[in-house]
Amino acid sequence: MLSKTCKYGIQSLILLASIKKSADSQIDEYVLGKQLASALSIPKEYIHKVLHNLVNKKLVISMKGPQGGFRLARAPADITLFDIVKAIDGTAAFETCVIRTQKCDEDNPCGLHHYWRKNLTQARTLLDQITIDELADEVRKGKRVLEFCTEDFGLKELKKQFGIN
Amino acid sequence: MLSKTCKYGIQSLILLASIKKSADSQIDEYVLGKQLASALSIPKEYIHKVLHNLVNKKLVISMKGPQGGFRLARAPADITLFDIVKAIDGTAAFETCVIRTQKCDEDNPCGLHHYWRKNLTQARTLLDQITIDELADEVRKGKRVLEFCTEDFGLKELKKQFGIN
DNA sequence: ATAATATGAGATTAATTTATCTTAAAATCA
DNA sequence: TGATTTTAAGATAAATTAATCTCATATTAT
Repeated sequence: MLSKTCKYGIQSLILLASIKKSADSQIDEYVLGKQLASALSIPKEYIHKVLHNLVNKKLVISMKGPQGGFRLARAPADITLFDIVKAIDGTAAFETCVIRTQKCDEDNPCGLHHYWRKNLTQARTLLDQITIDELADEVRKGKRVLEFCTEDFGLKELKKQFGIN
Repeated sequence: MLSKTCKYGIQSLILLASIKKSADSQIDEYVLGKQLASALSIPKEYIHKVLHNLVNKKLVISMKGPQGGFRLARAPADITLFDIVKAIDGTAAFETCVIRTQKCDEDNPCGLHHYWRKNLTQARTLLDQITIDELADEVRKGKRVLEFCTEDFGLKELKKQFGIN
């Protein structure tokens, strides 16, 4: 349903949120793209591209040079999963019926348009309700939200560096 | 959520079902791959590949030579959309959480596993309940189920040839 | 048998998505 | 200012998916 690129974006923002010192601070430390990449097992060059896109979409702020890197542009509680999806994949997947390759015309819908729309709406609503702060919270609790990023691999190091826990 | 290939497969079987003379006849006429392709606006060579796959999966029967072509292997009421999905795409998409690129471990699930699983199960259940007969019925009623295949384009011709209506 | 009609199968090409590489530009710090 | 660090940008490559092409094989009909 979502592209790999989009999942990379989501995981990156959750990780950024989970190593934030305080939930609402605006002046937060920047995290290196290469650190995010290594902790999440995402190709370094690729995560740069994804994050850069999110910078343009105003979800992330970047800073060049020493002490530079990436940080969230808004409070984690104010960024929903669907915000990220919109920025990366767009909404087409949430407007297309299962048996069609293109959007249904509401006036001339496909045979299971009404069923499927319910499903799509539900998915969309869920993604629009979950904030990355909630997921970051689960990461902090030690839950394995980010598939390849565990306490033992990458996360502990990052937390230490940023003085978390 | 489904590959284009899979949607092609679904649309082909719905069209096959909608030009069946009787719902339960076993000895039905074969329809040419090229007719299906043209009516559905699917590349001819490609639909062949898709249908051939469905022949191997026992959902379709093919016959070479004059009077040959493709026909359903079972009654349309006995083929669900999920049967086709299983045959073409497999079930991976219905077992993978939104924020993950790989299957969640039930013992160590991601932060929104339980929500998302509900959604996936619902989608799967729906696809497993809808038979291609139901959708073929809508086609017969003149509804535009098959996105590019309308009465004016392809369908009328096919119906005529097979003595439907 | 032979010719014509269809699918079968495998190789090839094209398009899209994902990943990598290289160089440029900006920021920091000495 | 100059060296270093880090993202920006664009080109290139690899992988995956979708589409095309060619020839083989099976079936029917004459």
